[in-house]
Amino acid sequence: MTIKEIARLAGVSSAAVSRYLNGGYVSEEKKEQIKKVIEETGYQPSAQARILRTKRACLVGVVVPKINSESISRVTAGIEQVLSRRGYQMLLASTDNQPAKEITYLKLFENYPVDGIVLIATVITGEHKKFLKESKVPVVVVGQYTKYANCIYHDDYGAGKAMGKIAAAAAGEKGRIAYIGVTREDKAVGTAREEGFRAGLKSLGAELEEEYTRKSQFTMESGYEAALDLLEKKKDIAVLSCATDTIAAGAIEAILACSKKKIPQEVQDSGSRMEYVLKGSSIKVTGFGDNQFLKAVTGGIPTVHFGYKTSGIRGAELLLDVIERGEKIPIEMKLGFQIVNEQE
Amino acid sequence: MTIKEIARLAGVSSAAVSRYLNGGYVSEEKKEQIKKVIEETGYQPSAQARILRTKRACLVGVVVPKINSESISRVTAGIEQVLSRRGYQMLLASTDNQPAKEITYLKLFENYPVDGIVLIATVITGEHKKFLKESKVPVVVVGQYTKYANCIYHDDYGAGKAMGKIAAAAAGEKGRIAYIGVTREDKAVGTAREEGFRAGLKSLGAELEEEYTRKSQFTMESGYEAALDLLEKKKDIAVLSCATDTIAAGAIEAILACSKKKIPQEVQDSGSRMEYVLKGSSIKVTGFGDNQFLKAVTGGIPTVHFGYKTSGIRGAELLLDVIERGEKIPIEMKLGFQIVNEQE
DNA sequence: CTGTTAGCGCATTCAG
DNA sequence: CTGAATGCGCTAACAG
Repeated sequence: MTIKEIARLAGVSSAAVSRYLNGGYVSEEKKEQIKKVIEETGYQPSAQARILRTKRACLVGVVVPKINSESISRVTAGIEQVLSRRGYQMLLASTDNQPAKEITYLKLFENYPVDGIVLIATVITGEHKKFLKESKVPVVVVGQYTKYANCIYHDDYGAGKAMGKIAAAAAGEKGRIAYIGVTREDKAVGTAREEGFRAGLKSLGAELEEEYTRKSQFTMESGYEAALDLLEKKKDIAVLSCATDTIAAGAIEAILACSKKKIPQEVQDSGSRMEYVLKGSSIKVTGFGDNQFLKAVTGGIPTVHFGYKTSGIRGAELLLDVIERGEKIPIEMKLGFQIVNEQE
Repeated sequence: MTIKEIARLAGVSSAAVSRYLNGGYVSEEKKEQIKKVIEETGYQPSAQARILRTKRACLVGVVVPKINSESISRVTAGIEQVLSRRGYQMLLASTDNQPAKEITYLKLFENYPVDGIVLIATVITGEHKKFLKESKVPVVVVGQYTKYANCIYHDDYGAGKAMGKIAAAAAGEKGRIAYIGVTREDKAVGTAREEGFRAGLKSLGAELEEEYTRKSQFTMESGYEAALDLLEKKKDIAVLSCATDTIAAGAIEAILACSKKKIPQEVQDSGSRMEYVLKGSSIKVTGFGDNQFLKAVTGGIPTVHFGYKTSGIRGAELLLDVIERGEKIPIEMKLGFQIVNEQE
């Protein structure tokens, strides 16, 4: 079913149908005829062809590292909120944490095409920079700093520092501080959080020793492995800080597993939340991201609330400003954070 | 940058470039020239225009009710796995649990267009049926039974029945059985699981009383509310079964909250896992979906493992069979389940 | 207000 | 093997 056939059936020109569809000048009687035919045939115009002509899809593509993540879903919720208010739709592409796939999907979106792209970034490689510089469609980067595109990122260093202080205070003389981080190629989650964390410790005279650190993937399973290894080798850990709440969940699982194995498990109440007890001395687990699921079932570990939804909202607004108003001035936006579930 | 410009720069016709790109006859020397120009310019053909011509995008659209869900991400992981193996890419559209938005995105995909659509379904309305009947592109429905499209669904009734038996056995004489379900408009999660659950109870001589049931949304927050209401009104609950693990997480949160409020909280170890203790009598929480996150931090509640990844795999295979081989015979596929974390 | 016309960028005839 | 010509379905001038 094409616009031509509709035109023929309605006894008008295809241009008239097009105008009818797009709100141009059409006389009442022709409107009637066209309407009738369209209803009868169930005709739907080809977005395809329209976009080819108009270069405007009212569509934004979002590239995300993974689908099953609270933080990412909060960002996309923010994006979706402003997009739908302004008549755009959102398409998602998930890369399963493979930076190479990010490029593939960025290119797909570029010439599919969509009007703009939001990249929820992890690692920014040379390929990424190249794309950002040359992209035909506007891109905004969320979650990482970059000078090659409009970007919105979080104060990961500051959050790390604040968490470092909490860890140092909590550890006191009770035991050592351990840290499970992620690849330093991820500047925000890998580098900034850890550097900040170390700075925070230092400011209170504490320190992170290398044997008390591990690297993890962005999964619970990987966090579990890392924590298990740590717990087996180091028996004097008082605080186990993790670079994400997901990793922290894995760490909690490991602590539960250890205590089950080695001594009767006791998961005991300590005021408002649980602490995971191992070898008679409790280990405090901390995270980043303020995962609500984790909070619900554990009562909440000390963690950092970033304005993920806000970054989605701001990101989409920035993007639409470029798309619709051709805004040219590059913008970098840094969002703050809040410590939550800090205990005594 | 268009194919024409490339042709001009390389001193050949646009047809030659097209053939070069798509593996047709081109002499070696022309190949060289074209290759050179394309590399220099960084030319990328417009997927847009190509699809308009060929009607083939090598793209599959997946409509999902929400992004932040373990079960859904497992389905999409399965889909992605077979798609990428067969040279397709996947685009996602999330509807935030609004069936109306499903229709919008289905139509978007239909005439964007993609080669096929996977609908991870919740509620199948009249609009849905209409779309399925009339869609220009093949659709497979995952997660719900329908006669209007190829579908892959799970044995929700059987799973519910099995869980009903577990609940009845666990409750014994200790207390009553409560159930938090979802809208019955969702035939699989709402109707089938609950009906099955009741059947399971009945088979062991137990029963679910109406005052011991609640309806919840598909969120933790809603599960929390429902459970709280239940716990406040009914003091003799021994087993609290929930239609999803997410709701169960909310229920656990509610139990923690209650115990905190009313009596000193004790979250105590009972063999391999925790039970949430309220008013001196423990309440066993059960779910559906085998959420790994929940398992990690709680040790695991009795729940049902559905083959979500498998349904994604099968769904994608079915879809590609239709797309590539024009497979016409309608298929309905029912997948089994496994009870996990059943205790003693 | 309306129809005719000319492309959007590409792939595919069909002569050469 | 190659290029000129045609049209995918639609919209944007343009001349009525």
